[in-house]
Amino acid sequence: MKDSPEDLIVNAILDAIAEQRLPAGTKLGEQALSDLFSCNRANVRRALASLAAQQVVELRPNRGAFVMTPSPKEARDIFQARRAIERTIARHASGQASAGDITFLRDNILEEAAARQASDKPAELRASRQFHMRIAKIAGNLVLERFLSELTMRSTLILGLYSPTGSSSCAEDEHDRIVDALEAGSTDELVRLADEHLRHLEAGLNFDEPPAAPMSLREQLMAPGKES
Amino acid sequence: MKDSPEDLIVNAILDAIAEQRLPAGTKLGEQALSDLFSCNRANVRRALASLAAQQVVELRPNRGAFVMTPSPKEARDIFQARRAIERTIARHASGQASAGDITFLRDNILEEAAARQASDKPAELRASRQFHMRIAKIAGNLVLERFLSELTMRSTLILGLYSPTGSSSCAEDEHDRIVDALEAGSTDELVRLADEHLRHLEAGLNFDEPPAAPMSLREQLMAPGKES
DNA sequence: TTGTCATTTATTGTTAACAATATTTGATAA
DNA sequence: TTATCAAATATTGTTAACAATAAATGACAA
Repeated sequence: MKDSPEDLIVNAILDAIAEQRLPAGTKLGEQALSDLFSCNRANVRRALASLAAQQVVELRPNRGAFVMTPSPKEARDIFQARRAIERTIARHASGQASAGDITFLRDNILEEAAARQASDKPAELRASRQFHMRIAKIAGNLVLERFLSELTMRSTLILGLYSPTGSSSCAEDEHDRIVDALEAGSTDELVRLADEHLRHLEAGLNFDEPPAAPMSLREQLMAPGKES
Repeated sequence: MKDSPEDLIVNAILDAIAEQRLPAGTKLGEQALSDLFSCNRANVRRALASLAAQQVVELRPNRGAFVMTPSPKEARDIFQARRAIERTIARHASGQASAGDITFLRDNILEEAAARQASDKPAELRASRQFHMRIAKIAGNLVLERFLSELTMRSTLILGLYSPTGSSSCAEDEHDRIVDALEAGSTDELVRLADEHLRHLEAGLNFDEPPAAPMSLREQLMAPGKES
């Protein structure tokens, strides 16, 4: 049941992106990764190819792999697609939630609120993502679940780039009302809430500012505006 | 502007699957591919990793890569997801088609009919796929376009497995009416037609028969029930 | 024949070395 | 300083050899 080194790398990078520890544009050097996971470069290469196929990593020939930097146009497409998919998921999840699902979701809301109080952004993002993914699981369609997984990942990158305030995460009372509708089995209401929720998230974006500076390990470590 | 060997391999395999020249379960040996494309195995490996990330190829550790064989449950999920996405695409494409788009689609319908007359299954499948993908392009969302591309690919595999008659492809008059609605800009009608169209396709599947025998080059070449 | 097992063969997985290409560094000149 | 360019360094891309694993073959016994 143990994972291949390739899966290990893929999941580690996906997790890091989902929690905004890896910002858009970060270079993913092959040596660095093979050192970190103590495996050979061939495995790293395959992992990066997988991530590139999921549009989470950009592969520039002879330059290396970088965490994808979504353009404003891509951001629009991603949120549009996400609304379509989460609406469908909502429709299929409605009335299908078990008691365990509901308690999980309610606990998750508390967990996210606590993380926000503690200013623990990674934990907050992780909780928020889990919320959406759990509902996808309730809907019971593995294809939609995988699509949503990719889209939430890329949404996180977008929020990191274009969300000026820390307004990145979801409004909690919206999550609350979604669970209410889910539990009550009021399908139309649930779909409406899901759509609205994502529109609010998208409305918080600001594409006027430049897409923020690119990233490299060096730049992150050096104090801004100072040379050695 | 030339493609890397990896992209070449990926596209060749995707095309072959889309035209049902590569049936589900076919083994994709590394040596065979590296010989065919005259490149080293490392490139083949990366290509297969990409295809696996797109769920078009199954990677069995120490056994090799095989064209994915969708289960009945996966088939249901795929068509459900496809309906959700094509409905969304229809809604966004409605009224957005240029004159060139319309002529392309009408020509495409003729092309598909001609291929069907000539019993040229690959050409028929290619045309049918182009039809759906062109409408996706009109909708203008690259994410939805990519999702649909993956789903049409997997749909073709499903049709190859579970479509008893040659009823695999789409009814042509349905395509006709879709173009009419698209041109007229009658959004609700278009969405309804798209949904119906996919339901008809799915209704033609038969999951009672066994998923058909697996495949290997040997079995394909030997006459059934004969040994050397 | 038919089934089982050891041997052989083929295929996948891993590693290291080398080549090709960017990037950085430092020197030189304006 | 600032710009330009060449050398040095680091990184990606490619290849081949080897190890580990699975599949195929064939011998042997029932």
